[in-house]
Amino acid sequence: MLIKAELEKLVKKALEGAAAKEGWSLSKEIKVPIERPRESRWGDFASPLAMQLASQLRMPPRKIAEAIAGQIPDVDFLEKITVEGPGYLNFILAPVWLAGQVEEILAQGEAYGNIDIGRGKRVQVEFVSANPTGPLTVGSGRNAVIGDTLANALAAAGYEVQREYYINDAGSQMRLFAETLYARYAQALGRDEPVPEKGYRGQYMVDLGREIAEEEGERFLRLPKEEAIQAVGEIGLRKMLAWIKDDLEAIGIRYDNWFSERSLYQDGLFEKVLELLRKKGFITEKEGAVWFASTELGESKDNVLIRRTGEPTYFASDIAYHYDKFFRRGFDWVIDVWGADHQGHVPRMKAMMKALGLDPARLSIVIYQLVTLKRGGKEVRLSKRTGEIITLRELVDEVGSDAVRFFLLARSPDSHMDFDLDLATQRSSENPVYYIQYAHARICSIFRHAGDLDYSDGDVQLLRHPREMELLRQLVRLPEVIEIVVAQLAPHHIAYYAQELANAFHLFYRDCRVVSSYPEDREITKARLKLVKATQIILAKVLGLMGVSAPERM
RNA sequence: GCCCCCGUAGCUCAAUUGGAUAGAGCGGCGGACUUCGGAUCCGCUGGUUGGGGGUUCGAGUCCCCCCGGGGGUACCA
Repeated sequence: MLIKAELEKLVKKALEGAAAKEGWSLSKEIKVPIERPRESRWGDFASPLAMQLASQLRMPPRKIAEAIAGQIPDVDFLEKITVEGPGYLNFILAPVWLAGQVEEILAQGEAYGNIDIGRGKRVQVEFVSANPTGPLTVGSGRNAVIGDTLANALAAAGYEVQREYYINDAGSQMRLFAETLYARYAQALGRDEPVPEKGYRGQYMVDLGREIAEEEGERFLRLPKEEAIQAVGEIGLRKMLAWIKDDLEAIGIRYDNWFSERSLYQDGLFEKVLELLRKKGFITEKEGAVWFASTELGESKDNVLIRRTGEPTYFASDIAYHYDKFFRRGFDWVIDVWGADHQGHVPRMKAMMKALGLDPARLSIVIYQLVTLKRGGKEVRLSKRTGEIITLRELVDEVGSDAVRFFLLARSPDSHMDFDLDLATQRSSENPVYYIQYAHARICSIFRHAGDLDYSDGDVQLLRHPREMELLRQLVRLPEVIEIVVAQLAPHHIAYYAQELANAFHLFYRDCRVVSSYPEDREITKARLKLVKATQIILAKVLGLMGVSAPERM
């Protein structure tokens, strides 16, 4: 249950009641703000509504707050409502209700915390979609973790989610990749074949060329060069995709669909969408190229769709691709996760939505800032083409999937991220992820210690210790956390919540003996075992949302 | 030049999108429990939120100017 939403409804009704009673004339549609106060002495929830209304009603905010508070009916989850400070309404959760949530969690299991703001709407999260021309970088890893965690949160919020990887298997970068690879293949067979001017310089291309030479022999050298480049490129593409897939699986990411850019051309969709735009009058031709007339939609400039050479731009592919997402596959909402180096592409995409007659709000683009790698206190520059790469795989091999996922997740997408390789690889035990996992392992240990003690008839209403209450307050926050992650498309909130939950548990553990051997403690032992079980369920769920394992032992 | 993101404790970052006395982790210093895991816990240390104006009951958050970092500004992706 989303208490916040319940409170919003309650306060709104109370406001209407107070307005009727006091004769206030309110402007229509007042949004009732409900927030989490900074300090616990201000209760569990608060609303600054009265302060917002003060000037409009020309009344002291405290008076308004009191009038509203007087109209709020008794509900099971609230202990009391107070008016504090300049005119805040403060809400305090009822201990009976909080303790009762333990039974709720035990009954619902890992479904606890799920909400239904999605109402089964179909949403697609497209993420990573790195060019299959090289291994995934740490930056791709950030993309992967943001996308996958968002997808998990959306599913928990009641959306039907599809994860998709868009394969850029057409276009100029692919061409360059094939040419480079052909050169490396030929070189591996002793030919003097130069790598293209702007080709991919990494060692991995040398290795890949040699691998193909070993597997395929000299047969491609006997083909006309153009055909050979095609053929070697195809093999390379397959190998590269397998490699990418493998690297993503190493951090627990699997896709529902891999979508080929090339398929947009093969089945004629590209032509069809271009024709559609032409009919709608969004196509102009000038300087030998075909343009998308985005200036007509408020854009600062037009964008090329088909170059003078006849080759489509990737923007053109993207239009057809998104047409496919919305019209052919019928997604209600599409979320694309892109690095900051693609931010300039966003306004074009929004213009495209309008041109296709779609509400731009149905396309969300999450832009995350780039990752700066540091080693020995100085920056490591990355480039696939020049070849100096710190791959995602190298990092995962050194520090493990759990730590990598948590570290890449625990920052707002808007935040530039410094990744200190020395810190990550040498001092990984300082990573807060272990703190969270430790809480889970510790719980498992408690149950091992409790053995087969039957606590099923434990009375959760015995739970009233301050540490127990604090833990309960954290447990019931989960639905709100899921909501905010989806509302803001900001999955880092899960990481913070996980730490706070683990902290509440560790404090409880220190101050409250769970399994006691004294006979007089029998009932509280059973009640606490229920609380601990509930905590285990929520911890495991939250770790699962982050794609981090929940170990029984560490 | 123009557009986007950022600037918060020694370091890495939060701050419920305008709310109450700006919080965590790490580092540093000092402590804790003779039964459930010390990868834990507690305390201390630490701030003119880059600077300056403004908007209002109220600003880290919004507006303007300046400083600094990153990204974009291609018939690359």
